[in-house]
Amino acid sequence: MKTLTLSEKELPFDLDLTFSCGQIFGWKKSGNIWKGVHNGRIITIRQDNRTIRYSGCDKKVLYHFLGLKDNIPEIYQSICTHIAKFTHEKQDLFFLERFLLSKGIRILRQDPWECLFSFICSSNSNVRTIGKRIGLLMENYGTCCSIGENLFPEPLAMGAIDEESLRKCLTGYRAPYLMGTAEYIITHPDFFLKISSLSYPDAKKELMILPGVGPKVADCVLLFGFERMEAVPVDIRIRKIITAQYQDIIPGEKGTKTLSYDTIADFCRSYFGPYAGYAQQYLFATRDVRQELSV
DNA sequence: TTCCAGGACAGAA
DNA sequence: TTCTGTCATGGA
Repeated sequence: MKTLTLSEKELPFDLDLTFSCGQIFGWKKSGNIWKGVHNGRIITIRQDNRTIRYSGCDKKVLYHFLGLKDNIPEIYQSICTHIAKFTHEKQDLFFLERFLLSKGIRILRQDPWECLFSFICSSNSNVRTIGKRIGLLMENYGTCCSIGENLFPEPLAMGAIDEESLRKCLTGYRAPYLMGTAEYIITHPDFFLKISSLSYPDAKKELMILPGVGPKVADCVLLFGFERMEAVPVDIRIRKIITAQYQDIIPGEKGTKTLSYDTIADFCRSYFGPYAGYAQQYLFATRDVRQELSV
């Protein structure tokens, strides 16, 4: 295995938190080693404090994938500055607590197709089931890499599967979404290049053309696959947190019965600033962490 | 057994 | 534009 030693500016970094916080699926942990697919390669990674040991890719690829160029203290400072501007108060203790529990998380830079495929599979499921579903799809339809090791199914492979077979991999009603999206990607080979070139709102609109991609999945793909840190995926957990903790300070929304998706996402962007995607991930992750810590 | 989960979608109001 | 019912299924 190759070695990468994290410098001071690359801290904090927590491999376990980063891979178990619901932003990536299909990666498995055995002992201290995480193994999974990134950009068409099987990669293994382990962390011992500041030392990252890895195989399957070069340092540049790993560094980019793990988001190690992100300066977390600066990102936190940016978020705090925006919170202070919004509230005219020194600190948001609720957010500070969440940040302290999950500050080792990095927003990964996933391959766009692998990320899109994963989040179409994610709808209305829990993290464990999503992982199982993606594992089955990889096992049955992924490109064989070596004995017992498969990559993600390519769009061409997905397009060739009949719906009934696809449904057997726990995809349920998502099967036609996967097939339709694969078909679109096959017939529009420059699709991801186009997404990269568009502004956040236009990229989101374009992604939502795809079957099985609504506002939530589009935001996940933009955040985890296209480095759009202003993307704020609003799932049931984020909705509950924002409603319980922040609804009263959202202009015009005090007492509103149900906050719309855009109201929540737009609030997060104006409250947390350009790194709202990171802030969202700190909020999303901490419930599980707190349970593990029995807090 | 019931409820919940990193939702999308079509049709109705 | 917003609301509602439906889809499918493993896990708690």
